[in-house]
Formats: sequence, C-alpha cells, structure tokens
Amino acid sequence: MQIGELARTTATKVETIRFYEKIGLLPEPGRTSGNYRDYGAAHLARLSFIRRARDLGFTLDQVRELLTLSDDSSRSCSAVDTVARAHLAQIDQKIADLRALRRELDELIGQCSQGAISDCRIIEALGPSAQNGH
Amino acid sequence: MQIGELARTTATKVETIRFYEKIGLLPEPGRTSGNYRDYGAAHLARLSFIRRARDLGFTLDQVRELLTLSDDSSRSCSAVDTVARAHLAQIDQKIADLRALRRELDELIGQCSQGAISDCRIIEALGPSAQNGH
DNA sequence: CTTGACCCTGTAGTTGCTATAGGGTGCATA
DNA sequence: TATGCACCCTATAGCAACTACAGGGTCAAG
Ligand SMILES: [Zn+2]
Ligand SMILES: [Zn+2]
Ligand SMILES: [Zn+2]
Ligand SMILES: [Zn+2]
Repeated sequence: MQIGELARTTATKVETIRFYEKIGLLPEPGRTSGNYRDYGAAHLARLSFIRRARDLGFTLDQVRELLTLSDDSSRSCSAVDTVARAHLAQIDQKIADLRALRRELDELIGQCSQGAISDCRIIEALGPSAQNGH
Repeated sequence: MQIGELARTTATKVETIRFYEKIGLLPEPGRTSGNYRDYGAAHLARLSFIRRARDLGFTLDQVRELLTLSDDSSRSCSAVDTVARAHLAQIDQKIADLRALRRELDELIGQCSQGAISDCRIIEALGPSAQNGH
C-alpha cells in the first residue's frame, strides 16, 4: 500500500503521515524499488489509533504514551486509565476557562451602546484603567 | 520607564513586549543614550489594552483590528461590536466542541474494566476497527 | 574596579501540522 | 518512442503567540 492510499483510508494528509514518521510516532515502512514507502496492515492499524486518539484531543505525547502502553499487552490498563483521566481533567479545565471568558465577553458586549467609539464601553473596558472588580 | 518596569506593571514578559514591537503591535519607543527603550504613558495604555484583549481570548489580529478601530474615535462602534460578537461565537463553538469530546472520552473511560491491556476497552476503542456508531 | 541587575540583538525552540520548491517514478496514450 | 499525468521523494519554511537562550553592552553601588 503506498502513502496516498493510506492517507485516503485514514483521512490523513500525506504530509502528516511523513511527519508522524519523522517524529518517530509511526515506524518507517519498507520501500519499493522506486523508493516509495510501502505500508502494511500494522501501519494502518497504528495510524488509525493515532488519528482516533488525536480526534479525542490527546496530545502527540499522550498518544505516544498510549501506544507504548498498548504495545505491552500483559500489563494492567490502569496506566491507560490514568492518561485518559488526566486528559479528561484538562478538557474540563479548558471548558471552565472558556465559560468564564464567555461570561466576561458577553457582559462587555451587553454594555455597548452602539454609539461613537469614544463612548464605547468595550473599548473603554479594554483600556488601561479598566479595573472591573473581577 | 524602561522595559522591565513596563513588564512588571502589565504582567507581561520583557520578551513579549519586544515581540509585540517587532510585529508592529506596539509602537517603537524612544531610546536612552545607552540604547535602552524608554516608554511613556501612551505605551503603557496600549500594552494594557493588548493584554486585556488577549486575556479575553482575542487573537493578535483581532487585537490589531480593535486597536485600529479605537484609534479612530469619531466612527461608530458597531465594527467593534462585530469583532467582539465574532469572537464570542468562536468561543461558543469551542465550548461545544470540547463538550462533545468530553462526552466521548467519558464514555470510553467508563468502559474500562481496569484489567489487562489486552482487554482494555479504551485501547480497543482507539484501534483500527473501532466503529462505535457516532 | 568589580559585581550584579538590568538592557540589547538575533536566533532557535515550542505544538501539530501544512505548504511550498525542485526534483524522480510509473503507467497510459498519441 | 515521446509525452503527459498522477503519484512519490527530500528538504525547508511557514502558521500562532510567544519563550528561551547566547553572547554581548550599560549603569549604579560598594
Ligand atoms: Zn464583568
Ligand atoms: Zn460600543
Ligand atoms: Zn460512544
Ligand atoms: Zn482499560
């Protein structure tokens, strides 16, 4: 299987596959006589894993860790659980941060009187002496 | 005022201030005889504006736009409102995306039986044949 | 006259790709 | 046989928004 087919199958850009190889996330495949990369089922499986984990928002470092863990099939999966729960906690934190941000911004927009810039509460609130007590 | 004091006053790293200058967000200040940057009240005001907008999650491009708008104090502030509302919509989108992700991940973690890796539903769900119907 | 805190420029690193530039390969067609 | 075209190769630079050096210069105190 050459890189283009692997790319189509996994909905990944060709450059991204080469990038994953370069950073050591995807093992180097064999080469054809014309120096084309030649992938097999194992590569497809590994790349699918990477893509799914990325879709779930894991960082490449976390993906690397999950791959290492999944390669050692004898050990307990509590380490996997730990990685996943840590990621969940990060997502929760991000959501909380964004919600706080949203509240701030919404409040600001609500104060805009649609007049001249010189009277705009949004601009004013962004200014240097804006201490709004939050 | 030299750069270190401006940095402390605005809770900004010195390097970040120089970076804002390099990308044209903060105007070049005058220099002392020893070639040190010398900032005044206008610089402080502008940097405060930038920091506050960044804290609210505006991109540097959006900050640039807001600064341009705020410099022309005669015009209507509806353009400001438009930028702010666009940003709010982006935040809402991000929150929705993160919530969907959170749901997925939470479901996955709930299925982990804490046994061997070979039985782990998390690892399994990340695998190539994982079509979970979402 | 030396120490130390501060400042300067310029460049490279971070994350996770994406997009060129400038070539080579492989197969079908005129 | 020549030529076109889709595909592949490497290497490098770019994106956001900083951050972190390296290798210097400046300035006040002791
Ligand atoms: Zn408020
Ligand atoms: Zn307004
Ligand atoms: Zn599900
Ligand atoms: Zn498990």
